[in-house]
Amino acid sequence: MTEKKELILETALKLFAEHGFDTTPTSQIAKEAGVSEGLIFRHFTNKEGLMDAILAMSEERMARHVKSIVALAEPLAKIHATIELPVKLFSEEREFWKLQFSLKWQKKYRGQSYRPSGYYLELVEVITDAFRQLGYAQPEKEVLLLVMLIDGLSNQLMQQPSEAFIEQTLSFLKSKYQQNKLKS
Amino acid sequence: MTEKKELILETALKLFAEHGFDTTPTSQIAKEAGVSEGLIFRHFTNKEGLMDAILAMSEERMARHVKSIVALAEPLAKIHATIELPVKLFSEEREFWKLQFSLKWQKKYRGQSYRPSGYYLELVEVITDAFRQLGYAQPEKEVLLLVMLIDGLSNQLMQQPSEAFIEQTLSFLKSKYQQNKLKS
DNA sequence: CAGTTTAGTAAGTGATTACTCACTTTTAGT
DNA sequence: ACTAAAAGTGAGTAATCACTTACTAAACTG
Repeated sequence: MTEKKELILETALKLFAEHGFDTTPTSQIAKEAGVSEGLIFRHFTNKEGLMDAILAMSEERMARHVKSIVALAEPLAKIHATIELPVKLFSEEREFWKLQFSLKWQKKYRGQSYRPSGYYLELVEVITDAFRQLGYAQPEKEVLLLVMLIDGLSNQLMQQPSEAFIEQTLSFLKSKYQQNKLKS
Repeated sequence: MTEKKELILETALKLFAEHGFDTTPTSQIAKEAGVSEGLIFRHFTNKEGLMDAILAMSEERMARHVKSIVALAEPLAKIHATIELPVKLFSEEREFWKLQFSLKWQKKYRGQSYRPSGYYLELVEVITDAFRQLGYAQPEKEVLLLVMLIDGLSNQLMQQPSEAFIEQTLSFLKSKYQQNKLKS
């Protein structure tokens, strides 16, 4: 990976997240990255190839996060870490994940990177088990609920990323998953 | 509203939801609606004007739904109706709401139709009150949680709209909000 | 029914865009 | 140092797209 190739990737990521894939011309990417437009196509063949390269990075990063959650010993700690996942993702690489989430809705990319890929299925399995260990009556459905929750949380974070809001919301959500509570 | 004007709106809605705003050429809209391309601009001035007309419909429909929730007497019924909201929206006008949700992420339209408009703020207020009446300790935060939940539910519905899935998920979610339960 | 506004069309047009191509420069292996 | 491959450039180019214009047909209105 040469310096300029990486610069193209970073710039494209930033611009795609900001203005969207279709509305960001390759000419602008080249200009802001300070390279010739032709170089983009030398390295990535297509505009779509550029997108794919960005998406590939996403798989890696997400896999890393899931791995660290799976590695936790306590079932409750796993659940709390899952709740914290979107916050971690956004604080790390805001633009990156913004792009990821916006892609879900586009037909072109549905089924490609967002659809249940390996790490997602693994996380679901592990969290199901965690709920089971904690004595929840319907662990599969609890996981689904948790997934919906962190999906919705991601939406909220996008619109209101203030520190105070995040902290309050997280601790409230975590308080919903505690030992010694009613498990229906 | 002439017949052809309505046909343009419907076709544009369908295509925007399916392929996105930027990737749907006005020529295709005209072709599939069976009208000349020029007519689109006669009626809506812009491609954006076409989008705005679609968005205006959204306000109306959503306002109607919120109104029917607000009208309910029992606080628990209000909460359950809110949980059912995304399912109702999708069953009614799937393409329409798909488009709405995808728009949230686009900079251009953020703040226009999706941002806390009247009906949203009213719903939040009413549901906060419902939680208060039911004796929840932190009604404001409960509303936020519920908002995140129905956001996440919308995501799920988009990907898995099977009848069985919807029914199971809904009744599970509703079971989380019941009288005579622990209210932390 | 005359006259005026509104609905509708078909054929452009200029700007933009993704991508190519012929070419030069840099890098790396022997 | 020689050379072949890889990195990089910049000026095209064909296609596409949103929008215009000059025009006709239909619908109101007094």
